[in-house]
Amino acid sequence: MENQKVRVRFAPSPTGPLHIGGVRTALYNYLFAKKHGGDFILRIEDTDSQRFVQGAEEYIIESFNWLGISFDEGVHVGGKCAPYRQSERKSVYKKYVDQLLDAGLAYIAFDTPEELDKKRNEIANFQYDASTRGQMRNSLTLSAEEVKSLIEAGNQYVVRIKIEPGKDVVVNDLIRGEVVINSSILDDKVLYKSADQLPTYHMANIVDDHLMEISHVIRGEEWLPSAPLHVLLYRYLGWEDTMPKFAHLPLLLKPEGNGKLSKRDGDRLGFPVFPLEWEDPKSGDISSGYRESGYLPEAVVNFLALLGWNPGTEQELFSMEELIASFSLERCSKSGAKFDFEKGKWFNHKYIQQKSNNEIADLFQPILKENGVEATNAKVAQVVGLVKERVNFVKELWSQSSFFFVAPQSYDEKNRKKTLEG
RNA sequence: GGCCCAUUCGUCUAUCGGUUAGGACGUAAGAUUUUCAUUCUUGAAAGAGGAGUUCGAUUCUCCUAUGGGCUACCA
Repeated sequence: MENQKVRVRFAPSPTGPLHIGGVRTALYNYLFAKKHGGDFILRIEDTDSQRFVQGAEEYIIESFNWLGISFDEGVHVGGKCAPYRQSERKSVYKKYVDQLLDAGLAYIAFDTPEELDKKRNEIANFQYDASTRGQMRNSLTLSAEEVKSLIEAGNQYVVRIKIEPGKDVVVNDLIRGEVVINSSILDDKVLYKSADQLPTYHMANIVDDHLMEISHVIRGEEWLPSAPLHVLLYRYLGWEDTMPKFAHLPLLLKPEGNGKLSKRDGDRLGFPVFPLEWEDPKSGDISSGYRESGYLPEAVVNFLALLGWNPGTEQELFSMEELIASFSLERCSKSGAKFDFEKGKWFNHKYIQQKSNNEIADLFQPILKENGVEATNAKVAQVVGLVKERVNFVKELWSQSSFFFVAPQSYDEKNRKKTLEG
């Protein structure tokens, strides 16, 4: 285990544009993998057919291309563990679900969503677990014949994990240390749904991480509560000796007020929460992206890297190579970071100064065209060199330099006088 | 409600029992600049509260408070 090759994955769900918090999680995974000469894998977790959004997967791939984060294996590049889309791996999960069923570590439940809702209304804090499963319609309370006939009659069912109560489950987290949870507070989570013949997140995640030989699971803190369930699944499946190490990253919080940064915050507060602009295929709503807002990918990466991690030195400007060299999980912080985009602007300003005039000129050309200006790159680069230190964003170059390209329509009388006298 | 995680300037953070608690963003003042911006200098700005442990706690333990997360046939 200690000498095992580092293999990490980013496993988004294609339910919409990639959230900036997800970008940071992916970045940390990437940095960790490259630091240790390991592999970085892109796996698409599309086990919820209800929430699937067209175009989301392409968006995710394009986002990482723009950011300069590359994958060694994944849906778009293939690899030895293909396929990397969970919906295409249906057949592999069923086998392990059956294994748990056969071992008596999971059971079949027929309770409909309506029946469960009713229970939840009747009983405060209802939880499907050791204390309640005896009152439900499942393979533990029904006879084998009844179960068989219910299935043959076409009744939909789910497979639930059978949690043994009263046991302490230990999760060793690389960032938080040892987290102990008593199994009595865990519920018998659904692992598999007969309706779409797909596992739920928990099952698919554990099976794939095992099959793809993932060595470290680096993910957001929102997964910490389900980590004990995951440890139990590795144990039930007999894979505990090769279980990946866990690291739960602190969350990105709203810059003001309460709560974690959400998709809605961006446009409300005037900064993007997505790497690229996104048009919702259903509503047609457009959410702004960092790329379209004029951020340089290097600035976004640098800014994000420092939100939850620090090098322990006073260096703040990092190239991707420098980040890879300095990154470590030990220096990740434990508490959530408010997303302060003011600092993001500063990073962007720094990177604009750092880039050559020619590079900035390339980015400026489309804006010039929008304003009806045709100019050679050499001339644009010359102008950029004159005014770039004044701007935070490439688009601001226009207001700073338009007079180089278009004669002013008006002028300030006072300034004219001053100039003539001076 | 239950469970889990966290808590240093407004924000991101450094500090691995003994420091004038450091840096950066933002902010204030000044210098430079015809103006603005840049740049430079300087300043203001923090250990949630309470008990312990210790010669000594920001640092270790506990309690409280606050913030966050989870609590779905979503991930």
